[in-house]
Amino acid sequence: MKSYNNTTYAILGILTTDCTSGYSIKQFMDQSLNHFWKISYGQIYPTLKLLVEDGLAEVKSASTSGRADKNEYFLTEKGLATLKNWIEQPIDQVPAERNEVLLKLFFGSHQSPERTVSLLEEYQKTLEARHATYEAIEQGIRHNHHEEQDAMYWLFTLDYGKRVTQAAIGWCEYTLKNIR
Amino acid sequence: MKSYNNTTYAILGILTTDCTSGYSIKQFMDQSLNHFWKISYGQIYPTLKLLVEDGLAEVKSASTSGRADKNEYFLTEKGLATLKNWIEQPIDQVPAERNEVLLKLFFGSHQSPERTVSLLEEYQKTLEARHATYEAIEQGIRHNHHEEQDAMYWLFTLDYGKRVTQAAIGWCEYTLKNIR
DNA sequence: GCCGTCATGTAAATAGTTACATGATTAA
DNA sequence: TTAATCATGTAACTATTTACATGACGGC
Repeated sequence: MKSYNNTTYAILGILTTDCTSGYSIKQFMDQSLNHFWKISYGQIYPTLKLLVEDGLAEVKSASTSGRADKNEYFLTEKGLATLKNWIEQPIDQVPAERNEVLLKLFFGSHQSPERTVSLLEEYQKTLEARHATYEAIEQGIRHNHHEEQDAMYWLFTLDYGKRVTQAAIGWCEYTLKNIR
Repeated sequence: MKSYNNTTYAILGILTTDCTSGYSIKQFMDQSLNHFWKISYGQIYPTLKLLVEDGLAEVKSASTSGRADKNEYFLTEKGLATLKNWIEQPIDQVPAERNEVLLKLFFGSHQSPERTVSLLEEYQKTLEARHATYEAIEQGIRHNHHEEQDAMYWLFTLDYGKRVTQAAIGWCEYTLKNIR
């Protein structure tokens, strides 16, 4: 079985929900997977094309009524099988996240402690905003998708985001105390 | 002032320590920044070349004694100024980390709960190993670099890694309880 | 008439990994 | 003598973002 990159599998997965167009895939991503997977149109459209070429999806152009040129994509059996196969493969390696804040902090001895304090304060604010976003997304899922079986899994991923973000906020507070 | 990518600044920063060759930069990275910044030789050598071209570093070829072809790089004043300038710039945006485990979990309804349990158990093991690695690196810094002023900052970044990893392990335990 | 949203797509640039190629030294 | 480590570097490939180009619809 041919293998694809994770971004392709993410799109394949989203096509199992009721998102069918490139545009709505992007919207769905921004709303629900935003905290651990982002994607640009520059990748979505070429990937959809590839999925059709490889028989993993079929496209129906709904250019008739009203708005022109809306392409709707539907998973084929082969597409669903490819998705399921990928999900069941063990993770080969968990890549380390890149963190610019830590990179700057690592070389913190080359700037004043005041600057380092600012760096961490800003980061903490960003993390607090992120945490709030996760809670908003969580509420959105609870209200709009509570009947779907997928929802439980979506909430698990959000819980991850919240816990990890909270830990990072705690680290900011502790580290600030040490520098000040 | 010309701007570079973060990987270039990371190399610039490492050149302020006593790492002077491409090879030792890679080693240092793998030992100390591994948890938030990774880099391959395919980027190190071309970047070092660029630094010299732009006058941020100078190279001395020590091809005389013994081992041939060892290039040693030293930051220029311009290089140090460029590094300091970058450190002091605020972070424009904190990119979300990509997480393949969460991506698979997100689509977990397409596989059996047993498979999902395996996914999380494996992930937890990986995280526990990672946590242990961080503690080992921490001990290494405390023993080998305790006199350096940099060491405090290095330890801060490790503390971050440990806290966030610990939060992720807690999430694994909690989520496994919910699925089982 | 203009702005926001819906909607699709490409080209160029940037970033990064992997595989390959080379060869010396050192310790078992 | 053979494997590990030291050491540098390039080419090809893959991944991803950003900027650009286009245009219709609906509400104000």
